[in-house]
Amino acid sequence: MNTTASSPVLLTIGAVERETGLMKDTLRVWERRYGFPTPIRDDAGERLYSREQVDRLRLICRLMDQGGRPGKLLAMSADELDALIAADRARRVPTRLSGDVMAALKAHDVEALRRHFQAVLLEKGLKGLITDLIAPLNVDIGEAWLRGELGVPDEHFYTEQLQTFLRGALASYPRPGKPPRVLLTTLPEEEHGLGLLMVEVMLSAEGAHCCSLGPRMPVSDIVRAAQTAGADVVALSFSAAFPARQALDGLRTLRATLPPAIELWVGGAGAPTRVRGEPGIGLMRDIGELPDTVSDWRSRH
Amino acid sequence: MNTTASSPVLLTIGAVERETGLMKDTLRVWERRYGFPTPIRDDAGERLYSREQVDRLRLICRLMDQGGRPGKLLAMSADELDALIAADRARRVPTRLSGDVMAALKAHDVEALRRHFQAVLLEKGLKGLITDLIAPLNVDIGEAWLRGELGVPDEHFYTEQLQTFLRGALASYPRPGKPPRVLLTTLPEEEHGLGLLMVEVMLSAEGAHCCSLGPRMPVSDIVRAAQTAGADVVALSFSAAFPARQALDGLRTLRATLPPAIELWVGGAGAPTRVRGEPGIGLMRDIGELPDTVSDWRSRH
DNA sequence: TCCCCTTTTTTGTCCTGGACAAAACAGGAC
DNA sequence: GTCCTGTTTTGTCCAGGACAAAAAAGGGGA
Repeated sequence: MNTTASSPVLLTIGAVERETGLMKDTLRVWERRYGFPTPIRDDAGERLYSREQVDRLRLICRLMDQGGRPGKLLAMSADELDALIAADRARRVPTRLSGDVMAALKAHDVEALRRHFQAVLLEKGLKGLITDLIAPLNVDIGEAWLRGELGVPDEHFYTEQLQTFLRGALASYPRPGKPPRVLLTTLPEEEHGLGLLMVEVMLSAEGAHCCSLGPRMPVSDIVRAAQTAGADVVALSFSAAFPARQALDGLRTLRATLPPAIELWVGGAGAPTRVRGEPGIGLMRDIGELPDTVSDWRSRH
Repeated sequence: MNTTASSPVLLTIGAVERETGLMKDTLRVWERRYGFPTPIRDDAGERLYSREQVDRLRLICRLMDQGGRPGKLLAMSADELDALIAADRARRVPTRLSGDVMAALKAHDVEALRRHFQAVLLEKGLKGLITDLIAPLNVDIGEAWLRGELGVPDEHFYTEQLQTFLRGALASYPRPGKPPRVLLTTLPEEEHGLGLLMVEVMLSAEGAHCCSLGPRMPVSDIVRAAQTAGADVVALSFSAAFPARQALDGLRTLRATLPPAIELWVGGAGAPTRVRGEPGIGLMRDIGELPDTVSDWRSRH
């Protein structure tokens, strides 16, 4: 189960904001409009939310991520919500995660996971490891998480181990690489750095010169860093949760500010598909397209 | 300069919250009480903050981190603030950062930084690298950042490169290690993962079995993960910015929930010194104490 | 049928000004 | 020095109204 048990049984509105990611104003306006959640009050009249309600809020957030609308979801009874979650679970394809990986994740078995990566690495090489194992695995893990089969710690554990493995590979690469020089980062709203790391590994495997700034970089800083580092390309990664509108705005601002000679490459599940037409922005739907994009760049220069 | 230029010139209160970390309520109450900041309003009466004011807010936050109080700082003129910052800059020891490292950071020179790490690694070994170079370097970089000598991209770049180097070392370590089995993580409010990584490297160098969950882990999940992973020790890291009160509360809750047989080790600049007396919590003031702590544990088991 | 544009509905964020809890400070007693 | 206690400062919460932005629904064309 996923419920965050124990700890203080009653949470203040600030604590709920931190736990669920819903802003305080939103929680209050939901209570006013839809009659849920209905926290009790302490002596001073301040809201105190019960575990059950917070858990239910979490369910609602999960369903909203998949397109559900607050107006409907908040009017539902707990039973109806459970039914929806169950239906959603059934609708999804059963996990493709091999039993091995799943077991290793749940048991937090460092060694087993590492052996698995290593085996695939030896068989398919670094690029094959990423395109054939890691990328689909990430999708599977995301779905298993939505189904509630994996918990917070399992997912964090996976992220850590994968990061160590990929950075280990990166550290053993000969540097400096050949052109193009690529600057990697994400916009400030995007804190997921794993996609970026995968891109860095792919590019390094292509022999490109990579300079990663990690996630969460303001647009103006990206521009300055690209200039001081003498980058040929700026590569941005967007995870699925990224709001499309902000992505588009951020990209246009960046494109307008960045010297035209520097290319802008964009990828990830949350990359806005509309940029396809925009001049000077290259969109990658799949991380497997990276090698072609690099050789294309090289043939042009 | 450190100012985040370009981008929209006027920011909404939400944007300022994201940029400065000050809550919306706080910004409004400061305006009411101290008369600063004084945003202009748009047609709808919503606050719009200018770049200058946001920059000044950032200065104020910086001085508050060092013990300044809002009541004084917000009453000051821009000139007085600048004078304070300048005085503070002068009071600090001039940077001990060797010119090499500083130049490599500013130029985003991947190769130079890596060579530097590698040289120290060969000379002093992994543990020496961390205690003699990385730990003091982190302090220096933090101070250079406060003085405004390093920008956001420089610091991110350093973090990325260091992470790749350390994880590279980690990946090449023989596993599984010997006892104790250590579970590493941070509390949910702490998002800095670098200290944790340094600890993981030190422990691995001692031959211990490490299982890192990365940063931001809820207390209840820590407890469950420690049990399923069969951990002997849970190690937590706190960066300097961590609010002491929350740290103490979180630690006590965790200690109360965790089985008594599992030890709790705590370290980092933000680790609350008061836990010294608490039973079942081990405090490390310096990362160099780790090897001794491990051999102490081993002699007891 | 698909795509693009406009209108309506829904939903999230912002506003004011008052209140009060928690943290920081200051002053004393041991 | 360390502990306690009262005072000031400071951050967070409240209510209920307002409105901007996003999403859905409706309405032509191609």
